[in-house]
Amino acid sequence: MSAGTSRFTLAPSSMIDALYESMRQRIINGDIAPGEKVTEARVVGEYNVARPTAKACLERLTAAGLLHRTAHRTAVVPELGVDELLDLYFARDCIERRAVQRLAEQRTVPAEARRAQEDVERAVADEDFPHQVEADIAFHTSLVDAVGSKRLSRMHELIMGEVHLTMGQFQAHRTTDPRTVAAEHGAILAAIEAGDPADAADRLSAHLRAAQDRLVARSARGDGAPGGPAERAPRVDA
Amino acid sequence: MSAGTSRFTLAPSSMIDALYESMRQRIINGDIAPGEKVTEARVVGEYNVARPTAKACLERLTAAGLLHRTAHRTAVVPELGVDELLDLYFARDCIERRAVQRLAEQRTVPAEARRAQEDVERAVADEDFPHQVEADIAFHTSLVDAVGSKRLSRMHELIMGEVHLTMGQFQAHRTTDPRTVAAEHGAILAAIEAGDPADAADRLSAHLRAAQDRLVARSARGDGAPGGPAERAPRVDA
DNA sequence: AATGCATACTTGTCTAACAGTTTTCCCGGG
DNA sequence: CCCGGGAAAACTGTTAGACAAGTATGCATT
Repeated sequence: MSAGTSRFTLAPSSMIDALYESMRQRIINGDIAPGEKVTEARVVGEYNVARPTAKACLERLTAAGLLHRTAHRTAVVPELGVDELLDLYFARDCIERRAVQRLAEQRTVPAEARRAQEDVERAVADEDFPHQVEADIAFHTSLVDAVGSKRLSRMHELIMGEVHLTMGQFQAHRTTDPRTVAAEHGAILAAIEAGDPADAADRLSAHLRAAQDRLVARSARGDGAPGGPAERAPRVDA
Repeated sequence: MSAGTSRFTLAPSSMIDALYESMRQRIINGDIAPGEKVTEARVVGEYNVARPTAKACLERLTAAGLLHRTAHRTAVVPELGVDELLDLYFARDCIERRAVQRLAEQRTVPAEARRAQEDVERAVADEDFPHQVEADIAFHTSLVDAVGSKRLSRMHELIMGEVHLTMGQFQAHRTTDPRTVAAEHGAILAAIEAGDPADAADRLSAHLRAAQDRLVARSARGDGAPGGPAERAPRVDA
């Protein structure tokens, strides 16, 4: 949410917030698989909340891109195809590229990003994959937030839900060399510190491009989400 | 089966959609003034709907930036200060600049933009200011939509509500020379058609910059939002 | 004058219910 | 055997009323 000015994060105060957070975790962790249907009644049954509450929760998840839903139809966890993935990373690059550019102009390296990068390296050393994903997201988010633009952060947040989703799906298949990621992060921070906007932007784009290519390759291998439009997965939800 | 993008827009099907649209119009037209409180009970009374419906409507308006709200407090129409305005246009430039850049790379001039520009010119000739604002928004939106990126369009939509708000507030004070706007639009389209991404991007940025400066100047004149806690001088940043 | 308390207003959530739409599935016909 | 029609089930959209909890405001007190 709006991490605005307060330095401390506390537990969600609202019931809907709590619901949203819990459901969000379950979706991005793959606990609720892509293609699986999520009815309002199901949420009501699982959490002992009223239907309007569940409805509001699903609406938020839909707004965050973590669920797809059309009128009168059941919400489903999206399976992102290759084209969707390219679109997602195009939008992501648009925001983050501008962010690091601006940071390099001001030569401000956010302390939060430094911390997040250390977290990434620690997670890599521990081979703690969930934590690594979490720290990676935190790194990129901190870069955008450091710009200080509420709107830029909001737009970024709008997208990172889906990014997290793809990485969560990716998490099970740890085919990446994590040290590469950490090194690229370091290079981006160095370029910002050097005050070279163009270099920082290009390094960030390259970093995102690499991540995108990994995801596309995995998808093309027929591993995760089906790319074809008319491909109906024989998925039976339990 | 071809559930692609429908070519025709029809009236909102859902009650909440209708409510949202109506309230949206009233806010951006200044019918509901900045700083004015909008309680759920008020919406219930004005439209004869149930409170949850009104609540959902206010939540959507809040998500679109057309209302500000914190927990347990009444929603209010935001009065955008100078710093908010700069932030808004920074984010807007980020999106639209990338959009026209991409369009120029592909040398695709969207027919919708052409139509919108003609609409602008017609509105200018008729001195129909509401229509002019509407057409201007449509022009910029069509540029972004023409890229074909769902996420880029969504991010843009997230911001244009507030942009519309500022223009709506601006609408009453018609101090702009509208022909300039139309000319700048034409130049952008020409650059796209010429296939010059850098030129198109720069022309768009200049166009937005001009609009931003007009709004800042008006706000500095003490015309617009006076409620700002720290009245700051129009700080120009590239 | 500043502080603390009580009241009114507003929001957050719940229960129950009905209407409309989509999906499912069974059944009859080709 | 496969296909189309139609009834039933499931799900969502919306409403009504109610209670609890939080915030803001005004009054009384120190």
